[in-house]
Amino acid sequence: MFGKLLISGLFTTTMQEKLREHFEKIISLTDEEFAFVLSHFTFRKFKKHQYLIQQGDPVNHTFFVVSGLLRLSHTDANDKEHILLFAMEDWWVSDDHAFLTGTNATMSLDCLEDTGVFCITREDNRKLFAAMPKMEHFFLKKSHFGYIALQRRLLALLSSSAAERYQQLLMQYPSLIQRVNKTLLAAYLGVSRETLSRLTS
Amino acid sequence: MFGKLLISGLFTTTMQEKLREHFEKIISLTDEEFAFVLSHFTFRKFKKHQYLIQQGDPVNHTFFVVSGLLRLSHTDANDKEHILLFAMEDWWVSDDHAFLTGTNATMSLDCLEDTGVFCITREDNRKLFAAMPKMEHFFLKKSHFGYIALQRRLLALLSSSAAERYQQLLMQYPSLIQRVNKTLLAAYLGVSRETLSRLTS
DNA sequence: CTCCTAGCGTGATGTACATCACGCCAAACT
DNA sequence: AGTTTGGCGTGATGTACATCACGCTAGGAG
Repeated sequence: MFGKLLISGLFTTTMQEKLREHFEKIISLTDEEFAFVLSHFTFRKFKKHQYLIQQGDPVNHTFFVVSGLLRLSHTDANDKEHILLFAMEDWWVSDDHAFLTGTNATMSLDCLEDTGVFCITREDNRKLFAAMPKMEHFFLKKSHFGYIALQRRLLALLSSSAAERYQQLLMQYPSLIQRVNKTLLAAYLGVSRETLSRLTS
Repeated sequence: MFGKLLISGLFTTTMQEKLREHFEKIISLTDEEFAFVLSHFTFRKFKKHQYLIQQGDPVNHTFFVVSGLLRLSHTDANDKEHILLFAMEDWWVSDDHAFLTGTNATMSLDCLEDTGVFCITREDNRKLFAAMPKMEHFFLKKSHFGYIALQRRLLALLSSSAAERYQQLLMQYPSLIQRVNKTLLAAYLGVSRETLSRLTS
């Protein structure tokens, strides 16, 4: 009993503080407001290899990553997997299109490491945004940054060779190279594993 | 004198109504609010081939397209041009990264047709958003849609052949094919003009 | 200890593109 | 009318990649 209290108490406190810090980078919240926000979320832990979203299924949640590493990917008709993004701490992620429109997922979201996320349902999300516009502001701001980052990536894909894109990735996310294997990096860069291997050796 | 009054009167009224309609698809505005919003913008007309943003220059405005067609593009180190997007009526466009951070443009924005835009400076934009959060909401919402669209394009670039991407483009923006020549379409699709020509013939 | 699998490198071959070069045509310019 | 220019198609050739096939190594599971 004591152990349970201690551990879960410590744990949620840390998680909550992290979440709040992330929010407060963009908006400010009173204690009451933060408690209200929190009441819309559930915290969940997922193990490496677990799926948060499966391609083809309905998408009822969007996720805020507290720790760990997720992969948002699409498997095409030829069974080739393409990685849209790696979602790390402080990322807000889902299959946005499916979540927004209520259609089925065209992407999968799964764990490359054990991962902790705050989850919110479409309905709670709607309620939260209606009650607290600044939370929607926070969310949209994040998405705006994502848009800018995505433009850069698109440009890289259009104008750079595989070797150049790899170099750019090294610069921008040096930590990624430690955390994910080269097969995944290749799927992100849009080249085959073999080609990436030849580039690096 | 009569002619001037008539023409310019008609013109701005039409433009303004268009602008307001676009806003009201996402937010609602009173007449007073709309007038206040308008006071932050200037309306400008540009001729085909004119530049609104030149790669390398500071970016002090963001633009709302009322009519016409713009191209947002990047010219790489090998003098090859890549098109990030064609901005049509109802699009909000700029070099977002440069506009947001105050750095110089890494992209150019120019007219493929005679074009009418509402312009807003960084400073007026800041003031407007501060005074009317729902305008920021409108803007960020637009950007969120843009983000979703961009994800789809990234996926197409990663997983589809040039021929497939051309077909998808035909589906999604049939009107574009009438309005822009094949050299530009090729630059958008990320293939050479010759390859695109072979695909279509 | 042995087997099995995941991760990685590497050779041989195939292919979807880019590049270069050219010619045709229609519209615009003088 | 003659010349120029922009848009487009097309052949020949080059190349950056994908694909297939294989072998090596290290860590985990029986």
